[in-house]
Amino acid sequence: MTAKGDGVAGVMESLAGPREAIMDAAMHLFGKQGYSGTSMRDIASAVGVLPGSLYAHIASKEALLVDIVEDGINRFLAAVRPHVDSRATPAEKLRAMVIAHVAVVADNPERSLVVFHQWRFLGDSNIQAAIGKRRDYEQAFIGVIEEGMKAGTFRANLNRRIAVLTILGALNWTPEWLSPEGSLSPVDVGGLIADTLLMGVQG
Amino acid sequence: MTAKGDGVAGVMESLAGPREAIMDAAMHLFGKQGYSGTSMRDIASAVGVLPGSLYAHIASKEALLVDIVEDGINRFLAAVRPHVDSRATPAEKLRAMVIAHVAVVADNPERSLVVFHQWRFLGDSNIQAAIGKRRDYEQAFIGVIEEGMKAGTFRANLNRRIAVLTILGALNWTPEWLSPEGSLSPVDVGGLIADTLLMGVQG
DNA sequence: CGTCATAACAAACATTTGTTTATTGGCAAT
DNA sequence: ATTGCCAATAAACAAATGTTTGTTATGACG
Repeated sequence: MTAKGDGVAGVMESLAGPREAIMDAAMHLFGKQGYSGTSMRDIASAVGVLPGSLYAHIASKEALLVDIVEDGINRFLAAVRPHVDSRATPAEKLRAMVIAHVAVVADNPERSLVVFHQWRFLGDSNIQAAIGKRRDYEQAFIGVIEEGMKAGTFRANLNRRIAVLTILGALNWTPEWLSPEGSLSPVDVGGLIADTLLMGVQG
Repeated sequence: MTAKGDGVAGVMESLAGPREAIMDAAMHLFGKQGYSGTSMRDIASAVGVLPGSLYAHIASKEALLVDIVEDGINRFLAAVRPHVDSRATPAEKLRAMVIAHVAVVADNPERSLVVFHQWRFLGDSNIQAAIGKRRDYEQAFIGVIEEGMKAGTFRANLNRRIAVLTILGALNWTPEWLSPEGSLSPVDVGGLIADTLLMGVQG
């Protein structure tokens, strides 16, 4: 049917190209049903095309997952990095990082679900790369925590490792409930989460 | 081979019966590879039996998931409930609930992974039941939070919903990193997480 | 000792899986 | 108008999927 004209047949995703439409469909389906719970036929019918046609644009199912996960991790790293390097106080830094993280999740919760849960299905070398970037992300938070402890603004009896895992746990769980249509803006939500994590539930 | 004597052929899980050995194998595999990423042949070979033999003990693959998820949720509810009804202060209650939750996770992180992530693959009616119990669990935490706010020991400007989602997020993420062989005991880990959530990162 | 139930095996089933092939059709450039 | 190219179709592939079948062997019980 249509060749390279303007878009893709069935659904008209209003995305740049057919490759982007496929990636977008795969992202949503991987997020909802998981990687192995999603068939190439699922993706094809979401795009509005026959299964075999996908292979004019992508190499394999796993290549699709690789692209989604790598791009997703990079978004989190890119959103947080500027605040790590800023000249703000540790508390301000942490607050900004939390808000930035929530903003990335809110931009597309399903992509975040893929990033956080489907990386297990990557091949050996890609899985190692993903784990490495993940560690970089954790390290950014650990650095700010240590900075705050040295500066004396964070509790001295804080367990760095547990604190970071608690923070990242709260953040990594947000795609499970955060909805772009919620009454609170992503920035508001991020701010409230930051409040809870910085000051705790008690005063 | 063996009929009903004492155990299961290949692996000798030292579990009560063959049905328990199957459930245990399925739990670990569902946790590691996901429900749809795990085949009945995977489960069979983990138990040390041929695929068809499983159906002498279970009705279907989904029945396996139903049992694991329901039993898992019940463990969390049972662990937390006594502390909700106790006569302690809200802060003490919350701390005890966090520790209890972590203890359940530590007892078997893979089961928790199944409970938190694989319930999506349940059939319509079972999914509804699981969501209901999940809501009960959230409600237990919301209740304690409100109690603490009324008593004045928790911050007055706390956003209940966000606070609970932050707490449960931190808790629900623990199976991702908590290891039974870690240097800290589950109670210690739970206590430190409770510290972080109650007092925050700052004093 | 023979009988019965239980659960294992071996083999097959119909579908679904990811992917490949040969062919067709439409757009842009010549 | 014709050529060339890209991407779509239709159809098929081998492998893997959940499950069912018929049969056999084991241990407990009369």
